[in-house]
This record gives sequence, structure tokens and C-alpha cells, in this order.
Amino acid sequence: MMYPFSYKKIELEAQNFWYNHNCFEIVEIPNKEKFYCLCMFPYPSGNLHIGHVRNYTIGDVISRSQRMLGKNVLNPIGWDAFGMPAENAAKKNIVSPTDWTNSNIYYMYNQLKSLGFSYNWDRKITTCKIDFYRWEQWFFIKLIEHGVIYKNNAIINWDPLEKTILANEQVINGIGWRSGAKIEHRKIPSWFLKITDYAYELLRCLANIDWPESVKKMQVNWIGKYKGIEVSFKVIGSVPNCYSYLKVFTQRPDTLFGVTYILLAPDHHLVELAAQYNYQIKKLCNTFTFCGKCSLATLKNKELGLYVGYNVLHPITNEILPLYVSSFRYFEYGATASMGVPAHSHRDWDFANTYGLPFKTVVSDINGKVPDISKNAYTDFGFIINSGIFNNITCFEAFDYIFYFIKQYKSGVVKQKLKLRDWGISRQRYWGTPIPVKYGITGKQTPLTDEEIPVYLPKHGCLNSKFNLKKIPSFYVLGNGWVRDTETFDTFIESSWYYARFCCTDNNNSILDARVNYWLPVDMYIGGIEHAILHLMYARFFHKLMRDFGLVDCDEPFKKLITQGMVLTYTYYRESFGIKEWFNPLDVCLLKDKKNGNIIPTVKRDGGIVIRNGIEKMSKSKNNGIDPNVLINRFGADTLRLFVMFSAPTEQVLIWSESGIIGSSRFIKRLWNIVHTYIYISGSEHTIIKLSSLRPDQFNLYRQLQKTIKKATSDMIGRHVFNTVISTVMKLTNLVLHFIDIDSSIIGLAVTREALKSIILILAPIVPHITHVLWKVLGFSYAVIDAKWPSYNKHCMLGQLFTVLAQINGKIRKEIKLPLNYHTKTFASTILSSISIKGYLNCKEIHTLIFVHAKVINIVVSL
RNA sequence: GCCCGAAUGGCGAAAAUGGUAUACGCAGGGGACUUAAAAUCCCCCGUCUUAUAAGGCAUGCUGGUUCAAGUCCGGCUUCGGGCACCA
Repeated sequence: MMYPFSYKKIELEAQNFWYNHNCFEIVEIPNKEKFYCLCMFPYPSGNLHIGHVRNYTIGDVISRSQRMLGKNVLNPIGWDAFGMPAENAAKKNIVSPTDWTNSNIYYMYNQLKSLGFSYNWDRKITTCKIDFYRWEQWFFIKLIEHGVIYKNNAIINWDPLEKTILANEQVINGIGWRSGAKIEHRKIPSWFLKITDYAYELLRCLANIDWPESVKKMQVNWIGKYKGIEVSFKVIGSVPNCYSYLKVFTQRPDTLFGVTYILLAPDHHLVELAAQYNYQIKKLCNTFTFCGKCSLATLKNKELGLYVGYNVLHPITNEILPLYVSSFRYFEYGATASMGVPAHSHRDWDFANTYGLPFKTVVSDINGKVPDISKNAYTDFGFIINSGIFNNITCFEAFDYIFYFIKQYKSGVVKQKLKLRDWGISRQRYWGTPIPVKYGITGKQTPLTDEEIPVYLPKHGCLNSKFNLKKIPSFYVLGNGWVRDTETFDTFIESSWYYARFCCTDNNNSILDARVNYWLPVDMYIGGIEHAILHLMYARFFHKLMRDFGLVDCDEPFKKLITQGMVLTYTYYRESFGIKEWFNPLDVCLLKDKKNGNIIPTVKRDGGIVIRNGIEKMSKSKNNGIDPNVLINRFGADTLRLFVMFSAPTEQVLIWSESGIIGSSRFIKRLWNIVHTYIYISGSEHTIIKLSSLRPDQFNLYRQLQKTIKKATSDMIGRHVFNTVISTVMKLTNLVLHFIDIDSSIIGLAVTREALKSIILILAPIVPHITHVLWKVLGFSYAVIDAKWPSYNKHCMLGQLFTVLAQINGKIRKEIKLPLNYHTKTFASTILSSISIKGYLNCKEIHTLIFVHAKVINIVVSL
């Protein structure tokens, strides 16, 4: 029998209930155990995409299940509202960044609401609002006073045509994305936060947090602690005194005798000195590119390297070594000079080969054989050769011996270095938090006082397309010759402390208050794996700064982390005049070529052919985000939530495809029908189950129910694996479906009722709307949101038969059902005498018997 | 290039700790109900040999450890994420 089902009615009923009963307004309750669950807040890019749905459903499932465990759950949300896309949209569509952001927030707020997430909306944060960013300015002033912030030169991408600074994302293969111009690199003064001061603590504290190992590894490697020596080479010829020695860091001092040249980066001081007299060097320095994603092949381009005009002396052999500059800034970890050892480094081999520099082999292989370096460098370790008194020792011994030797001549020191660099936080952009600093007539920089902040970001009428605070004198001119800093903060600052502000969003008098120590640290933080390094490192660092200022008590902001795998889709583009236009997969039609069967993607709107770029994460810039609205309207919020959780385990990437959502929809309808069928048959009467009076098939259902609760509890609460929670509940539901057809006795119905109750409770965090209604249908007077997580009966799982596998040489030949307390020896003799096994053992000698209790007996025989 | 992951049927995937590979779902095939369609329900569904029974082969490729490997170790391939101004 079918019962009328309307997800729209169900959703409305549940959401109204939560709203009318203030279910998600939360206060601190000192004696109640707290649980702070947080999802990385979204950038209001226009609309949610499936990646958001996945992220926020995981957070909601965890929040709701923790609530069922009796905890006081904080589950806040907000908007990471400052950032570049608002400026880009403003330029493209002639709207103000404020209006664009606000309308996006309004739309996305409604989308989040429609999905039924249990957010504490009264604590919402919008980072572009003064009540949030004013505290950032306040804290910046404190940091400046304590010397954690300093000013230095930063290198930026300069678009000479647009006369603007571009983000890395906007530079594609050295070309500006809008203008198509070749991008130059310039140095400009910027503010830096001393994250390197906290590097060792950031490394050490990784041991105390429950994060995925992969993320910890990435952070360790990013901080990149490494050891080597810094060798001083004497510069030959007339240079200013301060330039008379060239310091070069190396991690391979054992190859010191193999140096045949020194390579300098374009921003090395000796190169800058040479550039004053040599136009070619100057030109090269102006156009150098970052190593980033370039390939080593670039090195082979002859125009990229030049002799600087200076030579140095080798500290031990006194050989004369030439200095070269490379436009290719490949120096690892920000070093500006490196030893050229072409025989033992692939990149030096390429460089020396291109510029005709000599090779000198100084390391043999592990057998003492001289390696062949005619086609490639030899980069492995072995024994030292061609190195005077150091010959015949191992590379590892040579590290110390060579270091001690050159130390005597004051030509080297051991250095522990970090790959991590300080955090440049200035941005030459409009849509961000204004930096609270002013400059006097002489250029003297002075942080503003507490009375002079907050500095409001001036409204932008979008009259011109240049978003730059430098163009708004009413903003920066302060009188008496003082002017404001016209730059804004990196938007990573906002996301580095918003989690703490959620504890006290209503406080207008201070940045944080005592409530942070009730809620922090965040018990569960959920976000995309793409934030594994930058955001998560900056937030950990910022937390430690706040701790050192007495604002928070704990050492780490996020106790446990789930990194959600990204939701990927195809990206499609069309190129005209070197500029790419990206098309949403929903706007692309896939046609089959009749001749060869190839798929041709075309734009639905105009039929033009587009190019498939690949499968990539859903993002605004590639326009491949799938809007969930279509699916919510067609199937309902519960179905979408269920499907997204069922499709793949949370940490795995998910290549989006909506085929299969129909299965989730069917399951929800089936559940609706079973519960109504049960009520139709049983009426409102129900009895209590006595285990001893259950028939075998009734007991079987009861036992499957206990198993399901056990599995669901460990997967939902312990492992946070939701797809298996759903599949195990589906299995039980199928069982109930058949059972209810056969057994409508009073006891049978009682077992059915128990099963339905647990199914609803287990599913309640995942599909909160339908379970809200079905719980009422089952006749409970309180709402399912206030129900407790089900517990299982351990005892009924004992005393059952187990399947033991009989294997011969690891191949399964027979399975036998045995009680758990069987005797191994009796079992062995029984199995060896069984006829089917005897057939396999014919005339073969038994070597060993391997027993794994309640699992396997493996009979190892000679072949 | 460097760092971190991933790879199992036609598809999404399951198998915590090494011990029945493919649970659950989608698609597909067949059937029931129906005037019909939709919906719902039932059966089949990795691959090869053979009518069946039965057996062989299968977890990206490759080599190893083990009585036993999807799972552990080594070497590759392909795909994804990050690489400091996308967030």
C-alpha cells in the first residue's frame, strides 16, 4: 500500500518546528559537556555548489549526532566575505562589491536554510562587516607593538598593460589573464607576520592534535626543517667591502670539491650590483619568473642564464669559480645563491650542459665505481673521490669532516634552516580590511591608536573600475600631512580567527571574552583538503598569537579535523584572443560524433564547440560549480543529503554525477511506506519484547537490529564514515520490509517497532526532516531532535554460530558453522576426516595446520 | 619539479586490526501487478571454460614478505589536491 508522500510538506513541518522551538539557539551551560563542531565557512561566491552541500552535511550529521549523545553543541556559520572575486565581479558587471556580496549572501543563506542545517544563526559572522573586522585592526596594532609584525619587500605580479597587481591565479604561464600582457615581477614594501618565530612550536604541537596523518605530513614538509652548511667564497676583484664574501648554503657539503660555478638569483645583491653596469643583466632581472609550476626544461633556454662578471675563490682548492645569474628563480626555500655541482645535481647538470661549464665527479657509487655522468647527474650517495685528503670516506662522514675543515678557516657554519617563510599580509586591493597605520610627512609609519580605530572601509560607488584605496583621498588624507595606509589585509586573516569569535559574536566591547574558554578548542573542524596547508597553518599560528596575548587558553584551535575530499566536475572552456571563457557543465551539451563516436561538448545556448579541460574542483573561477537547487526542488533536501553522504566516504574525492540519486529517493519513500504500513497494521497498541519468547525468525530480526546499531554507532560516532551507516540501515530496512509482510503477530510487530525506531534514530542526523515526521507517526510525544542515540543489546549477539573456513594452501575448500566456543583439536580431526577435504588431500603430505579462531583453518600441504 | 593523496564489476562503492573480494545502491536483463504508462514488488547480473555441476582467473602495472595480500614493503603508471596574492 502507498501512502501520500510530500517532501515539501515534510520539510516545512520539520523546519517550522525547529524555528518555533528555537532548537538551535545555544548558550554556555557550565556543567554540560560541550561539543564545538565547525565547518569552514563559505566564500559568498553566488550560490552553493555540491562541494558545500557535502561539507555542510557532514558537519550537520556530526552536530546532530553529538546532540543525541547529550552534548551542548555549538554549530555556527558565517561568511568569509572579503576577497578578490567581489572585485572581479564588480569590474565585470558594474556593481559595487558590497551589493554583489550582500545579494550572494542572501541567496546562499536561503539555500543553507532549505537544506535544514542546524546552525546557530544568531551567531552568524560576516567578515566584511565592521563589527568583525574592527577587532582585526585592534589586534594588528597590538601585534605591531610587540614586534611580531615588520615591513619588508615583497615580490608581486605586475601587469604592465592594466597597471595593476595580479594574484597568482590570474597569471597563466607568465601572462595576465585579462590583458594578455607579459607579467613583470616587482618589489614593493609590505607587512609581514613572523610565523617563522613559531615554526618549531607549530611542528611540535602536531603531535597533540587528532588530524589526518596526510595533513600533518604536509605541514611538517611545508615548515621544512633542514640542515646544511653555509660556505663563504671570497669574491675576486673590486667590490664594496660588504660584498667581499659570498655566502652559499648547501645541504651537500660532501660535494664541495665538485663545485664548478655559483648560481645566483636575480634578487641577489651581487646581481643587483652588476645590473647597475650591465643592461642585459638588468633586463633579465626585470623579467625573471618564479619557479612555481615551471619545468626544468625552461633552464635549457639559453636566454635565461648570464655570466655576472664576477668570480669567487673556492675555500679549499682556491680554484676560480664564475658567478652566473639565472632568470629562472629555482632556488629552493628562498635561498639566493647555490653551488653549481653539475656532476651530482640534475638541475646543475642541465645548466652546465647548456652554458658549457665544466663537470667534476667527486662521488663514486656504493661499490667505489666512478659513475657515468655523460647523460645524467649521479645524485646518490657513495664514496668521496677527487677531493684531496677526503678521498675514500663515505658521503655521510664527509659532511662532518669537510665542515670541520672549512670551519678552521672560518669559511663555513652549520645552519638549521626552514622552508617556511614569513606571512606577507598586505594586499593592494579594495575589498578587504583596511590596515590601521598612518604615515607622516617624512614617511614615518605609525600604527593607529585604539581611539583612532575602527577604520571603516569607504563605500565604493563603482564609478570607475579601478578598485584602489589610493584613488579615494577622502579615505586616506588625515590632515597635518598624515595619510593612511591604503592597503588591506590578506583575507586569510579573517579565516584565522573567526572560529574564536563565534563564541562571543554579541560582544561589542572586546575581541573575545571568557566564553572562548568554554567552547574552544573546536572539537571537530571540517573542510576541504585543499586547505591542508595555508589556511590551517595560518589559523594555528594566529591562535598561538592570541594565546600569547592572553585571549585564549588552549594551544591549538582545532582538536580533530576531517578533511573532506573535493567534489570534482568537468571544466569546459572556449578561447578567443587568448582569453578563456569557462562554461558550467550544466550549460554544456555532449553530442556524439556520428562518424567516429567521439563526444563533442557544445554550448547549449549557441551550439559552439568547447574544450574539455579536465576534471577539477568546483570553483567560481572555472565556473564548474553545480547548483544544488535543481536537485532540492526535484527530490527534496533529505534525498540530496542522503545521496551526498551515501555516494562516497567523506575523505575521498567525489566525481559528481547525479545518476544514482533516484536510489536515495526510493529509499526515503520506502521508509515512509513501511512506517505507515506498520501503523496501519498495528494501530497504536504495542507490547514489550521478551527475548525468551521470540521465534527464531523474530529473534533473527532482533539480532540483525542489534548488529545494525552496533555498526552504525561505530561508523557514525567513532569513525565518521557515513556511507556505511546508510548501507547498513538500508539492509535492515529491506529485512523489515519482508518481515512485516510475513509476521503481523503482536510479538512480530513489537520487533518491527523496535527496528523502525532505531532506523529513524540512526537516520535522524542524516535526513532530519522525514525522521522528524516519522518519529511523530510512531507516536512519540517528544521530537526526534531531543531523542537519545540508540544503544544495543550486547548479550543477544553471543552464543551464535560462526562460519569457519577450511583452506588448503590458502584456497577455500569448505565452510563449517561452529559455535564460538568450539575446541580446535576436535575441529581439526573432524575437518581432516571430512570427505570433501579428503579428496583434496589425496596422497599429499600435511606440513602445518594454521588456526585463526572463529575464522580460518589453513591446511598447508606439499604440492 | 617538489610535497600529500587515490586507483576494486558497465557505474558510485563495501571489506577496521592481513583470513569468504564485490555488501549497499545505480544502470542493464527477465518477471508480477496494470487497459496502458508511471510507481511498487520479485528474480538474474565480475570474467573465462562447460548445458549444469564444478573449476580457473580477477582489486591500475610490477617485484617482494607471509600458511594467507584489495589490505604490509620496494619500483613504476595514470588521475586529483597543494606549492605561499583563488578561497
